[in-house]
Amino acid sequence: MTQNPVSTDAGSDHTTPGRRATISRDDLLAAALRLLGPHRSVSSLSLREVTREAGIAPNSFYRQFRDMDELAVALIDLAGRSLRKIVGAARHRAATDRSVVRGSVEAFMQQLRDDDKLLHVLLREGTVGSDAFKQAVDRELTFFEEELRIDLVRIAAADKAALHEPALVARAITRLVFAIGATAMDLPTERDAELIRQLTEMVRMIIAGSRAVAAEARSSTRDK
Amino acid sequence: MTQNPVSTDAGSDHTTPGRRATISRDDLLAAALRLLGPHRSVSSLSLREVTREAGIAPNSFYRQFRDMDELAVALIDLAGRSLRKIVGAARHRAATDRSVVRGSVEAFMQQLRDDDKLLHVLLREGTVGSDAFKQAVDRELTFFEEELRIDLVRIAAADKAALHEPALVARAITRLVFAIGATAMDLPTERDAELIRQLTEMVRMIIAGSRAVAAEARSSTRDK
DNA sequence: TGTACATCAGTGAACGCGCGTTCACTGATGTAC
DNA sequence: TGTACATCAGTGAACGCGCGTTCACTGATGTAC
Repeated sequence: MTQNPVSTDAGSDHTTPGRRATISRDDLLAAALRLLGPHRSVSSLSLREVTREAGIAPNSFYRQFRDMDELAVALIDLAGRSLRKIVGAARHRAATDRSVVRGSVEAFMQQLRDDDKLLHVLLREGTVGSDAFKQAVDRELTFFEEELRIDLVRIAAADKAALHEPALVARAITRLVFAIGATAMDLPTERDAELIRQLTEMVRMIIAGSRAVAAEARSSTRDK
Repeated sequence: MTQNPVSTDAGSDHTTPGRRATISRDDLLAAALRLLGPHRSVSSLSLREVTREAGIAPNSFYRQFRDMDELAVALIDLAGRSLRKIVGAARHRAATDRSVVRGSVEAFMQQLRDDDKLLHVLLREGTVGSDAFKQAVDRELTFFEEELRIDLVRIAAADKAALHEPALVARAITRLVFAIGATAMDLPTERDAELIRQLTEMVRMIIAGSRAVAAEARSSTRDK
C-alpha cells in the first residue's frame, strides 16, 4: 500500500497566541484514507469512525471540519492534486517517447494497482454525495481535462496532425479513462494487461477520430 | 415525472395454498424509486424509509427481500431492462435516418430529462455499493455494449466502412455516454443542447477513429 | 352450501447499537510583566 | 528568570434519534370434507 503523505497544509497554520495543535486536519484526512478501500467509500464513513481511527474524541472533529462533507471535499482536493502530479510526470517522461498514450495509461493503472486510496476516491465517488462534494470532483476532472488538452495540442503541433476540438477530445479521454478505471479497481490483477490494451486502444481511436474529422473538415473547406 | 410501471413479475407468483399478497416486491421497488432523486441515491436509502413510503410495517420488508442490497440489485435489473428497451427503440427508429448517433444520444438525454429514476440509478450508482450491486450494474452495461456492438457491425456492413474492434468501440461509447450522462443529471436544462452536441461529437470521433484504424491496418497489410 | 382447520402475509412492540451533536470542563501552552 | 494569567485544543458524559432485526401474534384467505 502506498504511503500517502497528506501534507497539504490545508489548515493554513496561522501563528496566533495560545494554541497546541496535537492533531491536525491532515491527521483526520489520513485517518479517513486509511479506512477507505474497495468496499468502503467516503460517503459511508461516519464521523465517529474517522475520529476513532485518528485516536481522538468524536467532538474534537469539529475543531478541524464543520462536518464529514467538508472533510470529503478536502479529500477530493488532495486526491486531485496527487493524481495530476503523478500522471503529469508520467506524461512528460513519456513525451520524448513515441507512445505517450500507452505510457500515460500504464502509469495510471500502475497507480491504481499501488492501491492509492486517493485515486480510489477520485475515480468512484463522483456521482454520489452532496453538491459540494460532486462539484469538487468535477473541478478536479476539469483540471485534468485542461492539462490533457494542452498536451494534445502540443503533440498535434509537433506531429503536424491537427485535432478536431481538442477540448472535447481531452474531455472524452478523461471521462472514459476514469470510468473504465473505476471498474478496474474491483477486477483481479490478471486483467490489467488486457485493460491497459483496451484503454490504450480506445484513447488512440478517439485521437485518430479527431484527426480524421479535422482532415475531413479541412478538405471539405478546400472543396468549396 | 415518468410513471414507471414496475411490472417485473420479480416474485415468481407460484400458486401455493393459503396466501394473500396485498403487498408485492414491485410495490417496494416502486416505493424505493419514489424516494430516489438527484440528492438521494440507492445506497443511502434505509429499509425503514422504503417500508414507510410503501405504507407497511418495517418487518414486512423481509417477506419480499432478504435485505436492502437485494432490493437494490432488483432495482438495477429493472433499470437496465427499461433503458435498453427505450434506447433500443430509439436506435431502430433512427436506423433508417442518416443520424443514428445523434438520434440515440437525443433519446438518451430526453429520457434523462424526463426524470427517469431508473435511469438515474443505472447511471450514477455503479461504483459504490456491495459486490452484488456493482456486478448487477456491470451486467446491464455489458448488455448495452453487446446490443450496441451488433448495431455498429450492422451499420458498418451497410456503409461498407469496416470498424476496428467493434466490441471495444461499443464499450467505449457506452461507458463514455453513461459517464457524461451521470454528470448531466445535476446540470440545468439549458446545458442540454450543448451536451447533446458534445456527446454526439465524441461518439462520432470514436467511430471515425475506429474506421481510420481499420483502414490503416488494411492498407498496411496490403503493403506487405 | 356450511363448517372446521391450516396457512402465512402483515403487525406491534421491543431490543440494542452507532450515530451526530451539545455541554461544561481541564489542563498544557504561550504571553505579559 | 519567575509568576500570574489568558487562550483554546482536546475531553468525557450525555442526549435523542433512526436504524436493522427479532419475536410472538392475528386475522384474512384458501382448502378439505
